Amino acid sequence: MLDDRKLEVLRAIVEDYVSTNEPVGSKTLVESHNLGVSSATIRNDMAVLEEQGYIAQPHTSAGRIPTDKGYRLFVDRLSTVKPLSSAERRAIETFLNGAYDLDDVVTRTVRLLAQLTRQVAVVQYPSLTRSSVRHVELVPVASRRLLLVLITNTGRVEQRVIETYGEVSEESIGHLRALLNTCLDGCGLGEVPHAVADLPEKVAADDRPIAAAVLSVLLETLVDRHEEKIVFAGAANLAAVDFSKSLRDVLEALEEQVVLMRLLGETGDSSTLTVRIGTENPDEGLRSTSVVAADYGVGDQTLARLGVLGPTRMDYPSTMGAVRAVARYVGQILAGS
Amino acid sequence: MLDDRKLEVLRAIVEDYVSTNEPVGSKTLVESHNLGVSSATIRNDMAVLEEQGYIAQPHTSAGRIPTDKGYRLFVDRLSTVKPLSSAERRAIETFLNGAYDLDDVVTRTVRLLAQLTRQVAVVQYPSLTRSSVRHVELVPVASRRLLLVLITNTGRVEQRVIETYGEVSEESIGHLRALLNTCLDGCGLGEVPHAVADLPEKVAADDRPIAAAVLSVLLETLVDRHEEKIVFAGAANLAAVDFSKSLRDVLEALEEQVVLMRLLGETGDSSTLTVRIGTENPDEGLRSTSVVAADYGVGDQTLARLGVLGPTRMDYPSTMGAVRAVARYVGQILAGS
DNA sequence: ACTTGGCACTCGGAAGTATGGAGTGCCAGT
DNA sequence: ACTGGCACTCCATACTTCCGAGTGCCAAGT
Repeated sequence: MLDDRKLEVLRAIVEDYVSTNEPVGSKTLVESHNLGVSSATIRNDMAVLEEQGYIAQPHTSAGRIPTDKGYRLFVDRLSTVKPLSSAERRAIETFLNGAYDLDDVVTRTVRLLAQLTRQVAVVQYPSLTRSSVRHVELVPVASRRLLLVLITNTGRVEQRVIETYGEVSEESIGHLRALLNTCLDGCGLGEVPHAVADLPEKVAADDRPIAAAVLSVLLETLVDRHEEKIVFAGAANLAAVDFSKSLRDVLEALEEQVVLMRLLGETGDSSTLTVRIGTENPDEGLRSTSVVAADYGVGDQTLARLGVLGPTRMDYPSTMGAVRAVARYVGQILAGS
Repeated sequence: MLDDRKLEVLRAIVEDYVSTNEPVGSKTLVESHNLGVSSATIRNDMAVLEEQGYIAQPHTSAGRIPTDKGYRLFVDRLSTVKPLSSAERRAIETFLNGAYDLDDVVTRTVRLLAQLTRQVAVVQYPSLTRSSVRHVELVPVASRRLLLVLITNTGRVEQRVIETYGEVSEESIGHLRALLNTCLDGCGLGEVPHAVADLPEKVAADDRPIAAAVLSVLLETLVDRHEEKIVFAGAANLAAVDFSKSLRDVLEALEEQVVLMRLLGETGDSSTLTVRIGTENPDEGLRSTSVVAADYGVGDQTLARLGVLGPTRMDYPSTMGAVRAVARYVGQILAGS
């Protein structure tokens, strides 16, 4: 259906259009990329490509621009991920190595990615449900209040206040704390409900009410925070590309956590690097954008996703390279801390 | 110099221009606001106002628009803060009451403020240096690693990893933890260095090295985090107003922590509500924006600032009302948790 | 069966040219 | 001190013209 030259033409169109942002015509094509044929031949090829929906012309008698379908073909079959330069790799490394807690890692990552790609970067915090308990702490903060602090292996810290409706002795608290930690140490957060099921039986009768209160808050925390945290950076880069009227829509979409979540997509569908182009996006306001996303995690355990959002007209090979590289480094950093 | 009518004219110009976004002429002015005089008179007044720099015309033979100086006069002498409607107050209250930790309070606040004013909201996290220690926790996370967790009275949690370069017994840790807490409980963060000065002397000789490591990390935390955390929301609202070319500059400025800090200004200069208009802003990219900011805190203790950024052409009375109201409610929420 | 040069055609964008109207400044009169 | 009147300015808008990049198609060549 599409012989090699036609594919080559499509690639050339994508590359030219991405770099110039202007519809590309047969003549300029044949001049810049030295295909060994004349512009008339290219025109015929273009007619075919257009008929099949890979390219389109904004107006009669203008050059062609790739359609979403065209970009898709380009990404799937005509391009390879472009590795970062060693300078860039070093920059990533040194920049991320300076981070000293989870918040900091995430903040730095999202900025780094935005700067590297000159687009909008999106990073999801390591999923709570996929991580495990490193430590549980109970801290009395007032006569009838405890603070429950939950520290995960990814460095995430969750805290909740517990009303005890009665005095609780230091001793009881210490006891409960010890119990909780032996029960939960290293336990995956998904297994917590299971792991604490028989805990009430192990505490002294006097402490049952307070234990119950603590447990209910603990479980609640896990449920509530299922809503994952997610951040973005680099909105200024959007202003650079001309988004016609829809810039507003895009910005609005970015500020909705839910949309952002959907944007990165489900984790772990086959390959680590997923690309969603234009109308493939689930979300209304983002029909003119593309998303390149990847899983990140430590070892073989996927923790969350991160990615980049830009105009459909983006440099896919480079962007994919940057996303992949950053995802890997973040995994390493998290593993090391 | 400026009689009452001229002031009235200025007010009318500001109000009209803010609502229509078009230069206002003498005729439309005299029609909409019933000043009891003719348009020719108004023209004379306008000429004076222009001469004094309160208004300007974009082109010869167009209407007038207020200058920064004009807005300044308007804010200082011609307007009063407009209280929120009771519906809005209720909305604030219910929305903020749902928050369950500091992160959540700040996130909700910034969104709320953005939505309320339809502009960009900026909220600074409660200052570390102004808050006090509620609890210090030491958690062993590996054989040679401790996690230091610092919880402040505002609910902020700081965590740092400590390398111990040697085994440390549970007992030593417990001892050190107890010491730290007795030393520091309720201690203002500014006083921490002072409060822990003689702590090394109180620990057993064997534990000196580890105590030193902990202290150095603790002090480091206080210093490093002097760089305060700050967030914004509502960037989409910027796209609505026409910022000509500078939208990009504004977005860029917003993504720089340092700029954001400067933006809100120093805390506690005289009144709680400060307004900075156009060129009064210290920052390059923000010369076409205005900032309305306020302190917030619990009781009489100021914790940090929050505010709103928008075009100089903004509805100052309403914006000021919203900022003031939100600042108060946040204070209340923080006090109650 | 492809490829190529040629040619007529299309149409968007740039540049130039009216034209109308909102707004001004000024002046003489009340 | 205010007002009505008047001449003047100049921005927006709309309308035209015009150029050229780009196309589709065809007939001829390989």
